[in-house]
Amino acid sequence: MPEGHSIHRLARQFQDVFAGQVLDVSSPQGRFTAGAALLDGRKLQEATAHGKQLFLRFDRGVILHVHLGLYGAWNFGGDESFRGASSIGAPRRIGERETFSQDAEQDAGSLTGSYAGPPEPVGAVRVRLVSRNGWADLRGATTCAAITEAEAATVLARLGPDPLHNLSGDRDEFIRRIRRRKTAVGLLLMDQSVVAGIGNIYRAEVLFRQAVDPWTTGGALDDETAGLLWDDTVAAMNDGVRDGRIVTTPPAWWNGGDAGALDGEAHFVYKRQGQPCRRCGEAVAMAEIGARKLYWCPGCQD
DNA sequence: ATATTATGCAAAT
DNA sequence: TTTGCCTAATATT
Repeated sequence: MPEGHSIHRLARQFQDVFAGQVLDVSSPQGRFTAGAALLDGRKLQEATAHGKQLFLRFDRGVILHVHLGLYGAWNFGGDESFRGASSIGAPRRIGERETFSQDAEQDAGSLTGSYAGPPEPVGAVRVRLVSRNGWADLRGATTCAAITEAEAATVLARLGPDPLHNLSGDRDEFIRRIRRRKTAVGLLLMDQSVVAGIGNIYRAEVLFRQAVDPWTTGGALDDETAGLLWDDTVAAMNDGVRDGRIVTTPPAWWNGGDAGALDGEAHFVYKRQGQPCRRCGEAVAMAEIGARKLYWCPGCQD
């Protein structure tokens, strides 16, 4: 159940541990057998992310396109070199499942510099990637397909700018796409064609941090406010990539000021309906909008 | 121990 | 507009 920061971390990990290597690709579950056969035995050239979409580019122009959806997850395991790469092996974070499974940690802990091979697949493993140094299992993804470069371009074409790329022109493009619409900004931030990578937590938290009423229409925002929304999203999501979890409150709001100890203090409004706003004390509100729960403080965001 | 929920999206209806 | 995904954390019995 990742937002964009998790997918960018995953792309980094795939780049670190698999890029440049020939991979064995299989579908133990059996639902991706044909796609796996297309990818099997090819070299992974590059791993990239845009928003919540992950692209693994193999040689001869075949791309593994994955979207985890609500509860998809990758699990990894392997030898020392594999384990030490990027954020793999980092402490398991709430809300991220891109780290080692418990079994894999036990396996890896018993290794002495060598890699004994992947474990028997447990559960519905849609795709398994195996290199000389380690393995990755995908479960529960909403999208998992072997596609061409042209098809990948089509996927990218329907996405808005990604705050984690923040390319030149992205900020202006975001402002344009927001202000063009008469929809509530609380909905627009979740619209991947407006901005790619924001999910329900960043949506609620960034709107709170910028004191923007989620029910304001995009067209009613001025350039400055829309620009500040983009800037704060860039900052918040980059923190998420660094930390491997979404923490939108500053240390001053944590009991003891220790990130490792924070529990229920990581967010201003997300999942805090009925509780007093950390800033003004008014009860945090919640409404279902577009089949998702929107959280905001009626006192601070008006 | 069992039930509910959810950091989404696409396909089916 | 509804369903599938078929996980894993959290809530409830």
